[in-house]
Amino acid sequence: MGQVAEENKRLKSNLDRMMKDYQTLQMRFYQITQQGSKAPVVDVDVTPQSEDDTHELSLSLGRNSSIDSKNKDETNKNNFPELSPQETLVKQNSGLSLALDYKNQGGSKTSVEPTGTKQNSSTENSFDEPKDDVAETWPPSKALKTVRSGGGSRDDEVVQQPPVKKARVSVRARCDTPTMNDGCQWRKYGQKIAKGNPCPRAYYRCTVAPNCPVRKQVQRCADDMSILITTYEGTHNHPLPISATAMASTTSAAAYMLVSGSSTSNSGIGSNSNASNTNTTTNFPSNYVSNFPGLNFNLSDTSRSRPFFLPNSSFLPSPSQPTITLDLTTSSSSSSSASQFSKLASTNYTPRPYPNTTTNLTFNSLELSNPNPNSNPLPFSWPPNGHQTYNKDGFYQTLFQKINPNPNPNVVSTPNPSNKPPPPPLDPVAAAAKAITSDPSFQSVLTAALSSLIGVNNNVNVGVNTGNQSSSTSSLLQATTDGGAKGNGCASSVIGIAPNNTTNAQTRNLMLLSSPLPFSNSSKSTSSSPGASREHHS
DNA sequence: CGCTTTTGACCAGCGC
DNA sequence: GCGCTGGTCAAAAGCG
Repeated sequence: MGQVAEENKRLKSNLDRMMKDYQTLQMRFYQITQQGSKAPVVDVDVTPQSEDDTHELSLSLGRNSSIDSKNKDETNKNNFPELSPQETLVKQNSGLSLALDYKNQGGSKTSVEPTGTKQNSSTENSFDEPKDDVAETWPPSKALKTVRSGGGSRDDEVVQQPPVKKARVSVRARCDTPTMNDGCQWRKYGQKIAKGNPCPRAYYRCTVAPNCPVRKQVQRCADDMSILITTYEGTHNHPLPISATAMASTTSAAAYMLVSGSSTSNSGIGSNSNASNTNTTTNFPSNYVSNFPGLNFNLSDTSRSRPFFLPNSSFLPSPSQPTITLDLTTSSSSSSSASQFSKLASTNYTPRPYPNTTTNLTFNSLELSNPNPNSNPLPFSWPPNGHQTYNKDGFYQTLFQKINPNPNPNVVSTPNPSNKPPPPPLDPVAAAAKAITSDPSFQSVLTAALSSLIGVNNNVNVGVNTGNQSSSTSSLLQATTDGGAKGNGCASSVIGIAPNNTTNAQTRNLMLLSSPLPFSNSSKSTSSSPGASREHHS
């Protein structure tokens, strides 16, 4: 605990320092734009200076050459003081770009709450644990029921706000046992026959802590009885057993990824400030570390404009509850894959065949076998050829090709006579993919997954440098492309861990790169980690 | 004896 | 207003 306290102090001081740096740069940038002068390209890399500095701040300031400067007069109209550490601002009109991505690994993500929301939060969360923001209103019906039937002093605490959406994380996995062993302690409190499924649905609540609000539902898939569907709701308000962190972290990260898109609510996992109190390893506001052998994210958020939905499932979520599904059934041919939450290796982007209605991003993981836990668990070293650096446009174009395998040829395939890099794709799908991959919550998912992969005691830096990549000395994570954009149409985001000899002793940077399929060839050929026998099951 | 599971009843939300 | 459905409660039963 003393060490943790010390670590906290150090992190806070680092945070303060970086915030000052950011403000300084912000002021400088503002002055530059006020002067209307042509700003030089500045690439600022606020890399953690100490080995155990777990903050990550990627700040880039430079001129976007592809942007027409004809609208530079509008530059001064922008209100730069509105920038926040969580924002990534692209000053496209002026041709200047200021991008900031800050992650505090030990703390919560500072979120901007709308005026008036905060003051109601205490009331909203006051049913079960009035002094604990971790307590959620879930289940809403229970909260309302308590007020209604209690007749006690809590009648004064009637919620005036409508019930908020609760992020759910549904895990589909082949499992022979009645429930998945996720490491947590659960007590069954109900069972129902749900419509459309002959298999009963069981209701469990977490019993690790008396007032833990986390529930889970377990039900077998009607289409495939071997598939067990486990749906988690809520955030643990207590430290989790080590054995439970893998599942819990990933579900939390996924839920955070889901709810983080909604900035208008102060509830939910993603914006629950105190949920980070038990977060010991990752930078998203929950108490988890993550890993999955195979990982499909199906965002099913029918209440929002983003038309994600869950196909081929008899376990459709409630329309009022955003749900993200982690599908473990596709990448692992063996049963009891649910017990193998220790092997996540890489993530592919594959398109879902819903061209007209849905943007479904499915992250299919490859499953690795790592018999030697002391070795680098990944099948390749970093960088693959030692020289490749991140090409943002190439990366996103590759991703775009993967998402949309049959794009308008005029958009992607037309040769560029000027020999200039092709412009970033303007397709909404690609834009969405770009937004997701550059979103801190997405990176949180990766962070969660990889934290457990390389061990919770290792620092994990996951990020994408979005600025000028001319400098190859950055020790931050560098997303890269190794040629996947050259026409094979198979974009894949591969997570790699830099070999220990390429970085400092305690921090191994995690790499996100674009790579052509299949992985097996390039991966094994580039592996430099001895003793690691790995397999791919795609 | 303490904890968990079972199971019918109850309630809220939603659609018609 | 009514019926359907999902979710929860709580007493009884089961279990070690």
